Amino acid sequence: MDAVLQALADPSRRTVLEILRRHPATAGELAAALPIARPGVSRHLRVLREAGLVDVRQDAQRRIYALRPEALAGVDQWLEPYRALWQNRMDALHTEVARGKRERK
Amino acid sequence: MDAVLQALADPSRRTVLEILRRHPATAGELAAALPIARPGVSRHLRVLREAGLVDVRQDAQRRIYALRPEALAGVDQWLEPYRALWQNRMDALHTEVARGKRERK
DNA sequence: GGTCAATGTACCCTTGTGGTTACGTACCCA
DNA sequence: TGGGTACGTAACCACAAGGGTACATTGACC
Repeated sequence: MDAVLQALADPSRRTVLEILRRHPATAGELAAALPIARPGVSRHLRVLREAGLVDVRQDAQRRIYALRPEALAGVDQWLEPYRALWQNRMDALHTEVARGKRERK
Repeated sequence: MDAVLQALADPSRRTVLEILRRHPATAGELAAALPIARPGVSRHLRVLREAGLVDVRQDAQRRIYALRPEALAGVDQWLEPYRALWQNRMDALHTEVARGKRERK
């Protein structure tokens, strides 16, 4: 999952995911939506592909990229133990007026 | 939240968070747990601090770092729309034998 | 005040990353 | 088969990132 977090660090790559979340797209379409030239996008797509975040399907000369959302499940899982913590804090914040601190460690 | 995802890209920094998830720690303790020298850790800690992921409290010469899990809520939120997607896929996978494809787009 | 302990910062160096232009390649169509 | 289209890859370049060593700083303690 290291590769996924690494891939997510770049804003351009996040934009690509954002687009693919709506619908699959060709490399050209993605490149048109980004402020960088096509070869750069191509390399971003390679990173995303190697991280398992996207899938490619070839249709004649076109390469159609599609999101593979399952790849993000690893991040979600990594986040899990932290989620418990910040939610506890939120709870504490919200209920702290009404009740005393029950289960504070 | 960009800064957070950026910060999460580095494995050393993730290790720091992992440690702080258990208990607060001094810079020295964190450095001892990592394969890099103290100044390097110090810089990682600065990145984490600037991303809002950790808090520092000074105790004499020691700097005690503590996790700020709320900073990760942004990542969780970013993940949200994707979560729906991969969970649908899971559902589809699991129920696809029993039922037909109900709400496939 | 002098010294030790804990830590951050400055500086340097090497590597990684992201961008560009130029080129190679595969496929359709005439 | 020749040409246009849609890509990826190679080569190159600039800069950011991360590591190390040396030094500055701050607080405790004598």
